[in-house]
Amino acid sequence: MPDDPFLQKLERAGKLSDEERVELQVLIKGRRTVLARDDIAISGSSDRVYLVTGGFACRYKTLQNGNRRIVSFVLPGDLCFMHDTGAFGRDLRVGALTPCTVADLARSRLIELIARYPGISRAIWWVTLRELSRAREWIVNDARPANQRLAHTLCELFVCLQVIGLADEHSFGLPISQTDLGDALGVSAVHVNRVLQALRAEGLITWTNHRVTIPDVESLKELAEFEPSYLCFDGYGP
Amino acid sequence: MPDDPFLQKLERAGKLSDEERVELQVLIKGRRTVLARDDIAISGSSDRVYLVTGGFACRYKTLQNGNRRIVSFVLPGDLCFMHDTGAFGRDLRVGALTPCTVADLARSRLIELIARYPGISRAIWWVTLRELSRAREWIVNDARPANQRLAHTLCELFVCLQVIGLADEHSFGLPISQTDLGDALGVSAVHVNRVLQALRAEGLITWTNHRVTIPDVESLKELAEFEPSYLCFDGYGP
DNA sequence: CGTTTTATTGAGGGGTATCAACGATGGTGG
DNA sequence: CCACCATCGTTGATACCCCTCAATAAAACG
Repeated sequence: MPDDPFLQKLERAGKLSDEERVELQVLIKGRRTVLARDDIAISGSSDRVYLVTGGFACRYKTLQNGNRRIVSFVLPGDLCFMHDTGAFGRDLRVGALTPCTVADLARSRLIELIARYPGISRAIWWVTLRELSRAREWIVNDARPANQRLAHTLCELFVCLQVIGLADEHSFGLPISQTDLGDALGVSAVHVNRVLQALRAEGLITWTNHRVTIPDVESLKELAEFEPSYLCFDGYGP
Repeated sequence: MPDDPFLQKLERAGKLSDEERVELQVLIKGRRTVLARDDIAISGSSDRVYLVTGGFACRYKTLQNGNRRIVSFVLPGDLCFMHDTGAFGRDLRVGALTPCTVADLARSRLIELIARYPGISRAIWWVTLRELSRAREWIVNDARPANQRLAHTLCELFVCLQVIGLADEHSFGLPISQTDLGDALGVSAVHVNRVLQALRAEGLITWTNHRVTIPDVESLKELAEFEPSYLCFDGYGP
């Protein structure tokens, strides 16, 4: 069964042929482990692409004052450093928020596959455009007050985890700290804590044992102005 | 002379063949005018891609409380709605901040060109990845206080305009309002005004007649923590 | 069981928002 | 050419959101 979250996610862009699926499966054979707080990239090797197969990671940048800003989460099935040849994103790093399992791919091989297989090409385009769409939505989200912002981020995580089978109808595991959440929201950890309590007090969420429960998803979406179309789960045209 | 800002910009990704250049030039023949404050997209037509050839525009989203958040500027030579087939970015719009001239392309034709010409394919990839890199940098920027944020945005505009010949050694025309700037920074117009005055008081910038002058570019970059590598002007690998 | 990380709470301050008003500017039409 | 009107820039006062610092409790970890 090709229930790998990676292939599962890629096929949202459109069906892959059996041949394409096999090529990709061969590509992502090896696995290694990354400790929480460590960076996923092997320093100095720019010819590698990383596929996170388990755990939570993030793309982030550290500012001069020491603050860290997370610009996106990296969930199982997500690729990292896919495009970072040469000049791109030199100072944007990818770090593990929890222990992660990672498969390292040779970028050159992936590029070959993209050139040869239209299905893979389309899938990689789709992944990239989704990242772009998500990044822009995060910019929009930064214009909202912290409670909406937090609600929005939880909605996004919920939907994205559901798609790869890591969330059930009303809850999902979220094994990251409030500090991490704060860095993703652009809000201090203390304030995350307070906003979180407010959401709990209103009965919108529960947060225990690293598990978030959303009793009424619609209510939370409404508070967050959450419109999932930007996540492009409906597939990708020509 | 191929001094068109569009081709000029695309060739940052790598040389285009004469044939590719001609194909693109044919594609962007027609021009129309868009008034300031109007949207650039022709409503209802999702099969069009828009090339801004003159003026300042922006991608933006309007929140439920009426606030507008600008997620990126669109400068001469930039493409819009390149990828918005179907599900993508349904509620992200592109509006003219100043009167703009626009060329409308058929998306299907552009896709053909991408499939046929490797140079064009590489160029479009480069444009897309640059957008992604910029979007993420904007997220990072949102974590900075307003004065740094403003300085950073001015630095970005300065560099981007210089590349297309719309800025000289120390200044550039910026024909947008402080309200627009505020929506791009995620800051109120009043605060933009105050921060602007602070930057002027420190001698870091001048702002008169819709022209921004930066006496000492290095100082402003330093304040902003501006690292232009994310703009990917060094080209794009394989 | 000690040690580190994380969650929580309080107090105080700073950065920005909001509201309101006024002046400056520029385009438009009589 | 001037009067008008809309937009934009500027300023002040007030309030609120959120940050920082600090301390304690709770939990995770080896």
